[in-house]
Amino acid sequence: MNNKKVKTTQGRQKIDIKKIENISNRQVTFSKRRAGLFKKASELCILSGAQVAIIVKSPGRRTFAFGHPNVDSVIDRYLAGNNSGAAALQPCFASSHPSEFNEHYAQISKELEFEKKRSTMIEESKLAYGGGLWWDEPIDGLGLAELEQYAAALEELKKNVAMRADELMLVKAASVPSSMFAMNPNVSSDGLG
Amino acid sequence: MNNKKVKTTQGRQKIDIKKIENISNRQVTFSKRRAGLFKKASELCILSGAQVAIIVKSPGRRTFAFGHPNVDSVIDRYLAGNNSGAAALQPCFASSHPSEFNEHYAQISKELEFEKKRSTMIEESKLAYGGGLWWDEPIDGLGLAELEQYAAALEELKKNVAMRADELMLVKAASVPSSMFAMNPNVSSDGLG
DNA sequence: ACCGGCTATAGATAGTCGGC
DNA sequence: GCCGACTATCTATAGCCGGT
Repeated sequence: MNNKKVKTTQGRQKIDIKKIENISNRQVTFSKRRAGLFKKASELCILSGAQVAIIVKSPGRRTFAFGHPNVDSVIDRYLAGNNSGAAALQPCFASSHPSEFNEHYAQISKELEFEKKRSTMIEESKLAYGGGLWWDEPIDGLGLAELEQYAAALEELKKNVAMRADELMLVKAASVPSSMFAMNPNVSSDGLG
Repeated sequence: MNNKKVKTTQGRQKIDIKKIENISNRQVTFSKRRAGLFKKASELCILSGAQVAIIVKSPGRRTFAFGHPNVDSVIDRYLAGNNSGAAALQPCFASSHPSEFNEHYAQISKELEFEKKRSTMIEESKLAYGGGLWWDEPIDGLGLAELEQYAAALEELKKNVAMRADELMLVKAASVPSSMFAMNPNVSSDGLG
């Protein structure tokens, strides 16, 4: 059986990590990857016993959220500063019935899929609100993420010299406000297209 | 070639999605998967132009956060349910030369990636919940100096972006604390190494 | 001990096709 | 036309090893 191996499809192909210009394509990719992201998140929760909260805003106007115990609780903790209830943060299914969760997750996923259209995964919470959000605009100036990626690269370099930096950070550990330094959404019309 | 292809490793093996009992193993998996999750998130952001905020709590007591434009802004949106701060979210540095920078950055990023293979991950901010509210404290530009050192290091690698990197770090420094308390045991030679 | 790197495999997904 | 299913690949990562 080495002949008629007619490749009906090209299979997965490598793509550059940059904004997908094709609208439909972008929408599809968004859906698929959001699902994948949530799945990964759930696995992370279960495997490591960690807690995760994710908020995703589609290029449209819908917002999806995922949270291990609960989106709000994790976020709340984040904003509040914790310490209030480490105990309360006790995982639910992760420690009790992991497999159950897994199964449940799979099922939900299936059902949602069946229902499709606008459901998310586990703790999906859609907060659709209108309003000219910046990200609703033709975001071409993106790059923030890339910058962040670069920042991460910096972290590696940091190791070479950052010893003292760490110490310093330790000192200033209790600093940093929650200043919202947003990036520019649509600085230019053409971006790198 | 069908001879001794001595498998030096077993390669990736399938594991059940349930809590990993082995502590070390769990820790490692947590780190790896968290990184992967953040990476996926960043890709999702870039590809679909979506916005993502993620908060991860390790089984320990550390909290990591990732956010496309900014963790807080996304969360804030989530909680507020409206775009009251849209104006405030306006641009900062990128407005100067967005596309140009973007393009250039992309290239550099590529190179860097090729160089370093794959540094760390996106923007992982370690929010050490030492017990106090780090955000409550006033910010000081201290860490900045150290960050500039990273910039210098970067310059050696890619002086082309160093300037931007500096700006980025500025933003990053203001956005996230990066405080690593119990994170790095060997911060100094006389630490607790 | 922790981190980064390597290898081989499990898992995610880009592109395509069929059904609604 | 949109969505789910399928296929062929690409990517993430489990298990290990060596360096710091």
